[in-house]
Amino acid sequence: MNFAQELLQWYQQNKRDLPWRNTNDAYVIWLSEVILQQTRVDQGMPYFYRFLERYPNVSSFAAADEDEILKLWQGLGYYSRGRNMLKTARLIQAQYHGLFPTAYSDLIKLKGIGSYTAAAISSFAANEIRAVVDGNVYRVLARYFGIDEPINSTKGKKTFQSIADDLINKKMPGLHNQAMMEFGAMLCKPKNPACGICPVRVGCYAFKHNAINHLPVKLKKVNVRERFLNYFLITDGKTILMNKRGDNDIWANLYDLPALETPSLIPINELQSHPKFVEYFGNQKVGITDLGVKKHLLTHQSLQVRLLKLDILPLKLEQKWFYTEVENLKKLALPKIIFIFLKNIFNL
DNA sequence: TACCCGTGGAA
DNA sequence: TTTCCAAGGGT
Repeated sequence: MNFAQELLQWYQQNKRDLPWRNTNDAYVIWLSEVILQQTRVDQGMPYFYRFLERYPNVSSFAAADEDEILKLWQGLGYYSRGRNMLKTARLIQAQYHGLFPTAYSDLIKLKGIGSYTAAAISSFAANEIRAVVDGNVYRVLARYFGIDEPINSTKGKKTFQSIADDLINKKMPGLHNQAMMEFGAMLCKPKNPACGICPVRVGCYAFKHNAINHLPVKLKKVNVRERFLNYFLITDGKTILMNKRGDNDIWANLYDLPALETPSLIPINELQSHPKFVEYFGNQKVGITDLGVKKHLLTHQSLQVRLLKLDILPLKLEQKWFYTEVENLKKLALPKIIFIFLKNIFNL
């Protein structure tokens, strides 16, 4: 047996029973694939069930509003996935009469569906011959064939896609794709791969040359920006002042608290003389309780988030600020760090 | 093209 | 504590 045949056999004997593998419904597959983008199966699984129960088909998804989708997406991260899914669901409802397309050429045009997801849906739902290349496939191919081109360079991506295209099983493209990914996820893992029980280690370049830890090659890490956010908790216990975030920063269109960002973590008395603080609160005597600083890490940013309880109302509100019932908080999509703060305060 | 977008598990 | 990175895509 050749490489691909070995992996297919391994897959059929060792695959996990995952819920999105028991269907040909392109909508259900789309749901699972987008949820799983850059997300571990264990983390995405509960969201998959929640979304499928709430929106059993693309028509019901298309009928939702953005706040609903984002709320259900809360805690999963990369929130543009949820917003793009809504755009795509509405387009499918309008232009495809609610019938989810399965052709790669149609799928690739949709928001939130790139080359990986289009290949996954078309091969799983319709057995179209399209090779998926995700993080697992990059790793498996780089190690087995000894390819040291960076997986995040344009040239590297082309190379790996080309190899994956050559390998695909034209009679069982869907199964083949599943096998490649499952093999990477379960056996040819990033760290401590199970080479001892690997069915293809004899032909594996990395195993033979002791290069498991050097492949795949990835170009430079992102530099992480440090940010300091001072959040203002302004509440009487029944109502609270909230902020709706814009779409040009992290947590687009989610809700948080009124905030003042500073270049560094400054003392609270300095914060009180900040021009913006004065603009909001004027010369009022402001009682401030420091509820603490928490660190919150994102892929590209390291946030230090300070929560300050103010015992006074602002004289001026930014456009995106609004008062709402504390009871209404459970309907708003909140960034994880804000959710933790408010959960501890209000027992949400 | 380079950079942006969350969260959490594992080592 | 730090680092990596996970069924990637948009701009």
